[in-house]
Amino acid sequence: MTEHSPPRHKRVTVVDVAKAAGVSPGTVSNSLSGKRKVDKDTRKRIETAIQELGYRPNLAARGMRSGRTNTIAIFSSMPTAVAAGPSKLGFLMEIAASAAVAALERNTALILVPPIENPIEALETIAMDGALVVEPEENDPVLTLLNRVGVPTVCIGKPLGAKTAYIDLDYAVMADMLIEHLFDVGATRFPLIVGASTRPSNLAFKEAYRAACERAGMAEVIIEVAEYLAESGAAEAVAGLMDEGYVFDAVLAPTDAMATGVMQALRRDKRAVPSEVCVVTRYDGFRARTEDPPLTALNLKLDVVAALATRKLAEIIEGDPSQDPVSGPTPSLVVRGSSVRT
Amino acid sequence: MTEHSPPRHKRVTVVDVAKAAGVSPGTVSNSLSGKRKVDKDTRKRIETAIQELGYRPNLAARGMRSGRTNTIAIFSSMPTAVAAGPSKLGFLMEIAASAAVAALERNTALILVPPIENPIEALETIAMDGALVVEPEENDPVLTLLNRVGVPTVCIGKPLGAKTAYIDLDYAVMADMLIEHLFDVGATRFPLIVGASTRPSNLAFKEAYRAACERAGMAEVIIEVAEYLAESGAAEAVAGLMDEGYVFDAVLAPTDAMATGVMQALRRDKRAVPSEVCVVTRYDGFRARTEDPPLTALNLKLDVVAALATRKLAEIIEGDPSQDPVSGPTPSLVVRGSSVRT
DNA sequence: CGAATCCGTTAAAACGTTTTACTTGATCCT
DNA sequence: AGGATCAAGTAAAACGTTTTAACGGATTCG
Repeated sequence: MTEHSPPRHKRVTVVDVAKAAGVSPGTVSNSLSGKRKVDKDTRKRIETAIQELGYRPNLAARGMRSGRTNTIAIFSSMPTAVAAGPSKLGFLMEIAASAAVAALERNTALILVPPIENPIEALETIAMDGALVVEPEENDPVLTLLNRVGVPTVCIGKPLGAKTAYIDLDYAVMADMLIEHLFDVGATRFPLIVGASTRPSNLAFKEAYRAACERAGMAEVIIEVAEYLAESGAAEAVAGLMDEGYVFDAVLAPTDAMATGVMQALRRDKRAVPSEVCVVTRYDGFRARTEDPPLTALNLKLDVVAALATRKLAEIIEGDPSQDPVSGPTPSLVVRGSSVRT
Repeated sequence: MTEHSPPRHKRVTVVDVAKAAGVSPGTVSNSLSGKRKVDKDTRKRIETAIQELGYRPNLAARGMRSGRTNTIAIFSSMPTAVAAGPSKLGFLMEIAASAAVAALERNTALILVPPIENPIEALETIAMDGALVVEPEENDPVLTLLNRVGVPTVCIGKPLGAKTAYIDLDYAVMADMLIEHLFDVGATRFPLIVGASTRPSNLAFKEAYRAACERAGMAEVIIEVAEYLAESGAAEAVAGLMDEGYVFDAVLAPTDAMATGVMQALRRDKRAVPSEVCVVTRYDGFRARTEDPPLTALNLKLDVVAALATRKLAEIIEGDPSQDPVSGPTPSLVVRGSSVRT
C-alpha cells in the first residue's frame, strides 16, 4: 500500500484459486472445509493451485460469513497478579498457557484480556466466540457483563452469584487430601492458616478442616489472614501461635504465599521442618518447589483443567445448551521434604 | 439472548440503527468512526438509537472491509517456559501482561500463541495485523516465517539472522550496572557464571565482564553452564570453584536460575551472603525476590519494554516503513540483601 | 423405460461493514 | 447573479468468504 518500492501483490483470493483450478469458488470453499464432497481429482487441482498462488484464507471474511471468529478470550487479572506477586501470576499463566495450546488444537486463538476499568468496551474491541474466566470473585462484574451480553462463558472455579458453566475445582477434596496426608505422616495437632475472604477455596478448607478436627478429636485452630499480606500475615500468625505457647506438629497453609510466610516464621524460631513441624500447601507452584525444604503440595493438573474448560467452551459455542459444571481432574499429592523425613 | 426457548433475536446491525435514526448506514458508520463530519444533531439521534437497540458492531465484518483485525499476536515459548520453570515463564508473562494492556489501549487484542510444531498453520488459523516475538533465538523459525509471509513484526531483544524492527535491550549496560555495583560494594574478585549458548545476552555479559577485568586488573573467571540445567549446573560450577580453592568475594550470575544455583552451593559450603560473598543477578523476578537473602538485581522495566514494542508494532502496521530498533528503557539497580549488609 | 436418487458442481445470494462517487441545498466570493 | 466551494448526507459498490438452490448427468430401481 504505502510501499515505495515493492509492487504490492494483490491479495490472493479464493476466486483466484478457483480460476487457476478451473472450478467455481464454492467448490474451493467446499474442498477447504470438507463440508461437501468434492472429487478426488479436482481437490488435487485445487490443492496445487493453492500452493502455487500461495493462497491464505482471509479469516475476517470467513468469520463474517460464518459468524464465528475462532477466537476465545481469557479474562484474567494478570497485571493485578503481576503486582500481587508471582504465585498468583504463575497460577494464571499456567492456565493461560495450557488454554492457549488447547484452543489452538481446536483452531482457535486465545486472547489475553487484562483487567479493565470499563470491561464493556473490551467487548466492542475484541471479537470473541466465548470467554474463559479464571476464578471469578463473587458477583464478578466481568462475568455478569458477559452473561448479559450473551457471550458463551466457562469459569474455572465455581462462580458465586452467577449461573454459568464452570469447571469444578473440588476444594474439599484438595483439603481432605492434604489433611489426610498430615495425619498419615503422624501429625496430631495443626492449625489452618487461611485467607480471610469468602473465596470458595477458603470456605471449603475451613469446612474440611473443621470436619477433620471433629473426626479426629483435634482442637480447632483457624487463623484467618488478610489475603493481600499473605506472606507477612502468615508469618506473624504463626509467630503469634508460638508465642502463645500453642503446641503443634504441622501447619496447613493452602495459599502458597502463606506457606512461605509460615516457613519464614518457623525458620526464625529454629523449628526444624519436617522433623518438628510439617508444612503443606495447595498449589504446587514455584514457591512450593523452591522452598527449603520444598513443600508437599498438590498437583492441580492445571493443564487438564484448562483443556477441559476450553473443550466445554467449544461445546457451548457449538450450541450445546448444557450449563452443567464439569468436574475437574482429581489432584494428586506431591510429597516433598516439608512433610516427610527423607 | 441466552433464552432457552430462544426466539433468537436477530443481530442488530448498522442498518437497523440507521433506520431507527432515520439516516443511511453510511452515516452511522461515519458517526461511529468519526472519519467524516456528521451533524451534531443526527449524531445524537444515532447515539440514542444505538443505545436503544443495543447495537454492537460486528468486528469480523469491520475487519473484512478495513483489512484490519485489530489483533496482534505474541509468539512465546510459554508452555516450554512452563516446563522450563517459573522464572522464564515469569519473564514472558510479565511482558505478555503488559503488552495486553498496551494493546488494549490501542483498541487491539493480544493473542497468545503457544509454540507449535507447524507455525505456518497458526497463520491460517489466527488473524493478526502484526506479531511480537519475545527474545527470538538465532534464525528463529517463527520469525523467518513471519517475515516471509509479510506480517509486520517487532522483536523484543535483538534478533540474530533476521532483519526486523526490535526493542533493543542493552545487555551491555545491564552487565556494566551489575559489575559496577559489585565493585562499589567492595568486591575485588568474582567469577561470571553464564549460559553457554550464543544468546546475545550471554555474549554481552561475557564481553562486559572481560572488559571490566581488563580495567580493574582482575583475573578473568568465566564459567559457562548449559542453559537447560541452569540451577544445578551453576551450583556444581560454584562448588567446583570452591573445591579448586579459587578465592572470590562475589558472584555475577545473570540468569536468575543460575543465581539460585549459586546460592545453593554457597549455602552448602556455609559461605555467608553477603558478608563473605555477594551475589547479583539480572532479572528481578520471583527467584531474586524470594531468595534468602533476596538478590540484588535489575528492574528491567518490562512493562515499558512491552509498551514500546506494542507502540512500534502499531506504527509499522499503520504503514511506517522504518525498521530501526527502538532502545529499551534503562534498567535500574535494585539493591537487596545479597550484596549489601543491612 | 420412466421415475427416482445421487453426485459433483455452479451461480448467485448472503454476511455487516466501510468507502466511493454522487447529490442536494446552502453559503461564499468577486 | 453566476459560478465555486462547502457541509451533510445517501445509494451502491466492495471486501472475501460460505451457503443455498438449482442443475445436468449418471446410476439405480421397479
